[in-house]
Amino acid sequence: MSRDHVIDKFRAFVAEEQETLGRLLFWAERVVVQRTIDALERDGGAPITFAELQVMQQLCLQDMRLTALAERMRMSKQAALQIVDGLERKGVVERRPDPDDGRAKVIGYTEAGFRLIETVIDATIAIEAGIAATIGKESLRALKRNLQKMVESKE
Amino acid sequence: MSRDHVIDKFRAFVAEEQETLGRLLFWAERVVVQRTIDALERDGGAPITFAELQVMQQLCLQDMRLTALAERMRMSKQAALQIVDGLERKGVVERRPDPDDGRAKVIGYTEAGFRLIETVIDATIAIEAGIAATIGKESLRALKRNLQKMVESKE
DNA sequence: CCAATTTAGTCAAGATGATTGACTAAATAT
DNA sequence: ATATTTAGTCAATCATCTTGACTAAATTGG
Repeated sequence: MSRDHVIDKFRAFVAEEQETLGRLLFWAERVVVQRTIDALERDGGAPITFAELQVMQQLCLQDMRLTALAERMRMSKQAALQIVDGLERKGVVERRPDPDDGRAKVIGYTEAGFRLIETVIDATIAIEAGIAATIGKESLRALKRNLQKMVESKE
Repeated sequence: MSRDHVIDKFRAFVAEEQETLGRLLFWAERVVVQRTIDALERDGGAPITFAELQVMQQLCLQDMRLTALAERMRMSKQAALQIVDGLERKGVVERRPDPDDGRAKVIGYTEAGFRLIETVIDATIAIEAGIAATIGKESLRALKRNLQKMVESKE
């Protein structure tokens, strides 16, 4: 196939959005996460990074062992360790010995961290409400449902 | 508000998906981009990274100056430079002097790079077709449209 | 019960992707 | 003609994640 032909095919493909799906997903994520980080900064305190925020949101649901956290985040234990170390240095989380297993520790919020996570939760809810206002409540629900399907599909 | 109350609020919020929107967007992007990378690896040749793939897709549309590329990618010139350097080392792109401006160079595909981008384009089209088959053609169109709106909205 | 294996957490080194700051040379503006 | 802006680059650094190696506790199988 000729060079111009292939390019034309791609041009026609991205004509509507001028962006590939991958790039759109990347930027949409940045928008959502950055707004949450901004909310935390308005609140003052040590700056929280992208990765730390994701971990904080997972820990919202319950205190967790490092291994469980890594699994939920779909990353290596070592990666999760580094993020938890950072959050501990900032006084957001602490490790407590696990009464059921001498090797294990449970990661949970400090009091200061809990005040922070309240902000995160409120911001997360407000941001999704803002998006719902822009694209429609039902559209957001469909968006999340379809993203979930994309993530789960093997091929 | 009590600790349990805040957590309950968040639990109710993420009840449907068990994932925040940010996390869903992150994983959906990984799925889409990884599939494209896989297609390139099946084709053989030097491994292409995530960032390099994104740049290649931008360059699909036309040869470009570094500054224009960085703008389109919404990253610093320096970041774009490093990616282009990598692609040049792999023989995918080359810099040609810009006839209109002695300072500038135009970044474009080599012949080998052009063969690679054909694979990328075909894979990109096939992957989105696969997603359309999973969630529905109209749903995918709506998804992209809504992501675009999210990215463009200031608040 | 004890040796072998698995598991939880950790340390170290390195790849990747992005940033900011400083600089050169060419183009543009006053 | 000089001053400023712009295109590209180099260097240093930060953030995130990976793999490999290791320790100590728990579990398993003879």
